[in-house]
Amino acid sequence: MSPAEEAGLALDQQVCFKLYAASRAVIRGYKPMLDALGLTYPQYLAMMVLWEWQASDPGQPTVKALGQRLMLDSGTLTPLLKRLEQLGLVRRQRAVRDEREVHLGLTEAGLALRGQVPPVQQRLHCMADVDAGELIELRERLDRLLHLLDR
Amino acid sequence: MSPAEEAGLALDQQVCFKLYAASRAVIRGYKPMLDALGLTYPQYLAMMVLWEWQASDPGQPTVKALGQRLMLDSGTLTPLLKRLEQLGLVRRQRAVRDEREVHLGLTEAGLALRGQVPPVQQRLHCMADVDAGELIELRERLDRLLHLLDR
DNA sequence: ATCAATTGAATTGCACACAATTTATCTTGA
DNA sequence: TCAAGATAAATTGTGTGCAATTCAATTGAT
Repeated sequence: MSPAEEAGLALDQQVCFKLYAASRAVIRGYKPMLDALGLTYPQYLAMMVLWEWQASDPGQPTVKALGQRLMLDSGTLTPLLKRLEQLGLVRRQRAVRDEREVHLGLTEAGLALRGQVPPVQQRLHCMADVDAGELIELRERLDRLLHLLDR
Repeated sequence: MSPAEEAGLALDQQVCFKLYAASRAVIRGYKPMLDALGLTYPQYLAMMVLWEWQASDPGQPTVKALGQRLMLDSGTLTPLLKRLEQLGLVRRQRAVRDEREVHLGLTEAGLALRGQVPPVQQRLHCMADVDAGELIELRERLDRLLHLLDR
């Protein structure tokens, strides 16, 4: 490595570490709200997708579809979804047409939980302090990075 | 929640999810290099701190100091450091002066491993494709977000 | 039609993260 | 000085992430 690189942490390392640290910090920030809902952050993300799906798409998503959305595989999702099922929020059922697939649906309680999610201002308190333009910029930069990394 | 927010995922949710997804994507990107080194990403971060410490600071960092640097607690670090010790890369020793502290040092192999880390271009291949200015911008935005979240 | 290849979930095993508790040690103040 | 509080690691328990494997169901090429 060049001496210039090795003087300290190189730029890529700094960005990667800060990404990792910021991701965990955000999840910590959501914790109080999520505790009130009785969900973990990944479980909350799964519920978000199911709430959205309910509203827009016809039919129910499969584990695979959810996995593509969240970029998580069945090794992570299967136990997570079983916990949501245990909580009485989600229904998992094998498709009749193709018995390899498992379709995901919301129970009454799962649907009702959506109403318990507080408005943005109370979700990640400090996010409200961040300028909206700044957030949009950050989102776009993350998008470009994600796009590059997915190859 | 307002209808405008609920039309889709609100901005904060998008940013938080993308942060979470990008962090995991970056770690995936590092995987081939880390497999060659025989390290996981968090283990690599710990080694980076120890390599840097060696070069700049006098004395050895404690588990606490490492934890503050990486924003990780002993519940995560103790088993991770024991694995690095098993690999023969790190030495853990109770301080004589204060027996509550555990000081961390590098073994010969631990020091030598630094030479095995490939240059930036081969670390996260696609990072080289990203404009340096873009990376600096991203780092600064993550810094500001981290600063806001740490309160 | 059939069998090899593919696919979707589930399972297994390992390594984080982190809250909560425990243990040992140190510090401090009456 | 010595008991109360603070501190540093370790431990315990739960829930991810993800690679690798397994298993059942489906598809496709001959």
